[in-house]
Amino acid sequence: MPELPEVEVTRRGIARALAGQRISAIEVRESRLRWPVPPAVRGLAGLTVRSVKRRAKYLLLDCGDGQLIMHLGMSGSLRVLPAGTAFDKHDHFDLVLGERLLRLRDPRRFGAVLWRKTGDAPHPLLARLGIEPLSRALDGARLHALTRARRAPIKAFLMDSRRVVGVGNIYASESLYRARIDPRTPARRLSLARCARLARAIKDTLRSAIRAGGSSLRDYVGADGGYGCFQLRMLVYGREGKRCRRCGAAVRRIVLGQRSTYFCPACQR
DNA sequence: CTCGCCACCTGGGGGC
DNA sequence: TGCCCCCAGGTGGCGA
Repeated sequence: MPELPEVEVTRRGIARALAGQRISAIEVRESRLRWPVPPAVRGLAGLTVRSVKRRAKYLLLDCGDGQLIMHLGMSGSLRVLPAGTAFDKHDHFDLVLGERLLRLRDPRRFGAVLWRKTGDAPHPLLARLGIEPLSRALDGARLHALTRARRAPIKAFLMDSRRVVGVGNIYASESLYRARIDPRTPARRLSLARCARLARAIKDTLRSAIRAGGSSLRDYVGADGGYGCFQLRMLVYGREGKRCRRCGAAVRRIVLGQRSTYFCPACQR
């Protein structure tokens, strides 16, 4: 599920339940995630979760002595449930906080649970990340500067987390559609004006996705209710062969970097 | 460096 | 029902 909006909505949903709570126990039922869950994680009982932050698609639980780093991969989800709730086959990890627990479910196990001790160097996975798309740092000028000398298609550029973080496969297509830019365009060919349009489109796309998810926040923190209550209507993603909502031309699907890419050949140049 | 491709894993859906 | 193939929202690591 998770691109940046889903991770951010999850962050907001779990933050209220976690902040200030003492970790009473840790359950690691399956440590074979993308990387093995480090042994230190099993010894976190007694620490207090001070805050829940986000960097790119990583969730960062600040615990004083260090930071619990979680990534949802392709299929991960986090839920706050009453302590003692029965677990399912893919419920790999629980952080128990008194009466409640934070549970990681991840069928494909591309997600991760990591630990960085306070004072250690930044975790290598987070050390080289690019700019946050919703921050002021991302604007037309910055995007223009970053894309100079980049021959890769603009869609591949957007999905490269060393440049810009958080824009995944769906929202890359959606953002380029909003900006009316062909996803195959070599990044360095984009003018400053088009970069400005793209920066705006990325922010609009991500913000509206967060808003759409925010309306279902209650479901994340409640005892049940499904993950993925995002009501946002996709503008192009998954609409191969259907009419472009703007001009009526048939939406095309191509493969770029082994990922499905959708665009309107008439609107996007 | 950059770029394109592969791999990691499980499950769902369509076709036969 | 069952099987087989394709597809899936991420991303580190490889060789060219």
